[in-house]
Amino acid sequence: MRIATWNINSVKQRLGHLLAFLAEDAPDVLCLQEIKCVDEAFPRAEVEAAGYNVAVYGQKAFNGVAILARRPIEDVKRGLPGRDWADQEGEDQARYLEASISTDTGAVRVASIYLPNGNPPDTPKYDYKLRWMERLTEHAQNLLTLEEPLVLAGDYNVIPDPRDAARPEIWVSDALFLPPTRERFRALVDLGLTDALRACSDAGGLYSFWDYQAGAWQKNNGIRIDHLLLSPQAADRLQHTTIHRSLRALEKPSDHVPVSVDLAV
DNA sequence: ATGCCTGCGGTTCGCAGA
Repeated sequence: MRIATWNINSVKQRLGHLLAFLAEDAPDVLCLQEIKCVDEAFPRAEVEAAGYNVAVYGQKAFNGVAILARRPIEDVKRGLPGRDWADQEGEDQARYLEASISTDTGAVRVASIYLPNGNPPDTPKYDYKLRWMERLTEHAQNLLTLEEPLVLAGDYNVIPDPRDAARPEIWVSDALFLPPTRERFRALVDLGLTDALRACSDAGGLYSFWDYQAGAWQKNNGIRIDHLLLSPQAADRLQHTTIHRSLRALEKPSDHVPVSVDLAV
C-alpha cells in the first residue's frame, strides 16, 4: 500500500491539484497539512467522489490536518494527548491527527503531523516548537509499545542534516535547522523509527519544499522537511520512497510536494 | 540589509509561513 504526505498550503486553493494527484497516483492513504479551513469547509464531497474516506481536524485560516484513505478510517484521534499547547490567544492549534487504516493483513496506524515552524527562534514560537516536539516524542514512545505498523507522516519543519538543504549555510540560524531542533528530531528517530527516505537513499539533492520567493524552485534551492517515520513493523515492509517533485512545476503549486512510501501490506 | 511569494481575513494592509 502507498501512504503519502503533502503540505497542500490551502486545500481550497489546491483542490484541482489534489483531485489530480488522487486520480493519477492513487495513494491508499494521503496525509494533508495546512488545509487552512475549518472541518465544515473541507471539500469532503469532491474527495469522497474520488473514492476516499475523510478525517479532518481543521481550524480557521491556519494549520489544519486531514487523513484521506480508500479503506475505512477508524479510531480517529484529534491532537496530541492532553490537547495541543495553547497559542497566545488561548486557542488550540490543529496540527496532529491520528487514525487506524484497515488493510487485508491488519491495520496500519497513521498520523498526519504539522509540526510548528518555530521562527523567529528568539521568541516563544521556538519554545512552542521544541515543546511540541517533546510531546510528539513522548506520544510516539507510547505508540511504539503497541509493536504495530505505524507511519508518522507530515511536515516536520525540520532539516535533519546538511545534505537535506541545497544551501545549508543559509539555514544555520533558522528554527528548521538549529541544533536544538535537530537534536529533538534525532531523539524522536532514536526511539526506533526509520526515516523512510534515508532508508532508501543516502543521496543529497532530495527536497520536498522550495520557497515561493527568489526563484527557489528554478534554482533548485530546496530543503527536505516532509518526512515519513516508520515503526520497525512498518520499516520491515518498506519497498520504496517517492518524492513527487513534478507537482512543484504546476500552475499555482503548493510550496511543498507529496512524499510517499510503498509498504508490502 | 531587506524583500523576494502566497494565502487568509478582511479591507487595499498585517500576519504567518519557511
